[in-house]
Amino acid sequence: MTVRTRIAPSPTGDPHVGTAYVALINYCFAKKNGGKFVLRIEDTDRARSTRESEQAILDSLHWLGLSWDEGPDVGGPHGPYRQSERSEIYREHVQKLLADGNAFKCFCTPERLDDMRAAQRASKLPSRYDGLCTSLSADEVAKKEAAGIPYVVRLSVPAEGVCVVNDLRRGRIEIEWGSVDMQVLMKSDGMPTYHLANVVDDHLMEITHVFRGEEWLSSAPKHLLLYQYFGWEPPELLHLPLLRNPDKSKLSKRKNPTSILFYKAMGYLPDALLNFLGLLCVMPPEGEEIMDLPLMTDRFALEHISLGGPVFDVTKLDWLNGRYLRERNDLDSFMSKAGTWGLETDRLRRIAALAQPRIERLSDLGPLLAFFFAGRVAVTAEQLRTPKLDDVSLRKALQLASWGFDALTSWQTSDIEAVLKDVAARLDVKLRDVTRPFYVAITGSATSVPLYDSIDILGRDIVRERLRIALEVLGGVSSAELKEWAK
RNA sequence: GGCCCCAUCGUCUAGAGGCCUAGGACGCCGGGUUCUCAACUCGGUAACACCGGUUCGAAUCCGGUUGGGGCUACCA
Repeated sequence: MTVRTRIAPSPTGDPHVGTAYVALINYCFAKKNGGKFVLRIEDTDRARSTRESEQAILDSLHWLGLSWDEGPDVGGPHGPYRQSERSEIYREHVQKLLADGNAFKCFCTPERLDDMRAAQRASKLPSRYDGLCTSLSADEVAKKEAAGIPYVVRLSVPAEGVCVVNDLRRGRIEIEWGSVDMQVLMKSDGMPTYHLANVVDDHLMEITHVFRGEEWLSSAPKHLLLYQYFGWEPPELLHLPLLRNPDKSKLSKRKNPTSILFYKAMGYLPDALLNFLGLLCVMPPEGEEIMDLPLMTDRFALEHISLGGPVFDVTKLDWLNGRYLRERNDLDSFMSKAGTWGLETDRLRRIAALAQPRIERLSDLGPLLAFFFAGRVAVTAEQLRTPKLDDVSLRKALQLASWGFDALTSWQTSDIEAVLKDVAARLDVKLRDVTRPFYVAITGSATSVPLYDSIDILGRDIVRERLRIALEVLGGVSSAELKEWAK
């Protein structure tokens, strides 16, 4: 049997470094064993999935040097590789589960479910669907359906006993069936949930080894149960540790840049970033930590995957990137990379157009435009403060703008302007009273070239990071504030 | 709260009962080199979370404690 692994990203946001880390491990294992590596898009969340995000993920993984044997962009014998295009397949499988009595229709309202969970938590019970709709007779179900009451399909779970999950590195893990939820398998919009789609697809795509994030460990029993219901052989499972922030919490963009696009915009080289991720899962040769993909593949061994969640240590990435910059490039290749990074003609042209009206000597260019060629800019709380806003409003403005920028589906000066106008409106102040700190946070100075264009040219990832730094300089945002402002 | 996972220098890690006086890398500190800085080079700093077992012998095995993390959605 040939080894087949997969990476199954969900196109609901920026391409995450964690996705690249999991992809790298799946890639190396497959290639080391002469197998195939598959990329599948898990876009069953219709509200959040976008084609832009999907494209960005594919592009980013390619940028890093990873490639796949089958996927939505390259095709393959087990397609389609986009779950939104496989609805009919899931529907059939749900019908089978229903027919075999391994799943049931549930008409409960979200309100009832909320109340139920609150009560369970209050009495220290595991949160789990209470099975109300399992007692519905066929007649009652038919009647509700005829009345057009929306329903979901849930997984039937044994009331007693334990489920044994065999993890390739962790060994035998026992989980009580009583603590496993009767998971929704098909949503009321007819789309499958991850749990169903992932099992059906892994089987149909003949995936032999599932290496995925540790966050999936507790739902493994549901997946195993589905394999059993369908009469399929489950794949080998291995749950990978999650990448961490320096404070050991799960790597999150609130605390750290997580987007591959950010690292690209900062001027990290793809080989260095991939090498860095490799250091977290492949043991390098004695005394030399520089590894390219073929070497990482060759040295890859399951036994060397550590189970402790590694901190994403940017300092070490910096060192590695520096080595790539100076050791793996001659001057010509270095210049070419620097040019591609920041001096590409169209970008330079836009920047020049902003500067031309504002300078008297060409030598004014350096100080005026330096922030376009920097990663972070140094700012102090004092520089950020503005007479028209108190500290709380100031932080709120930065936070709201950050959220607003993240929510934009297109990145044009007009969109950027709209976000800032909305921020001003929500703070009930004039636009010009709110923009000053943004000049400081983004360009490093209160007097600079136009803000919207600067934000546009710098790009979403650098801007997000500069706003995050500004917020941090101002003392950070409390979780209470986050909750309040999110309304 | 409940369930589950994890635990070696600040960080990434080597280590699968004696080879451990715990090794390497990043960082940090100091020396050398050098027109400055960086790079390079030499040296130093620093860890087996804790408590009990098992064993002639434990970083390695077992149990407990503590700590960290994840999950607990009609998100993945």
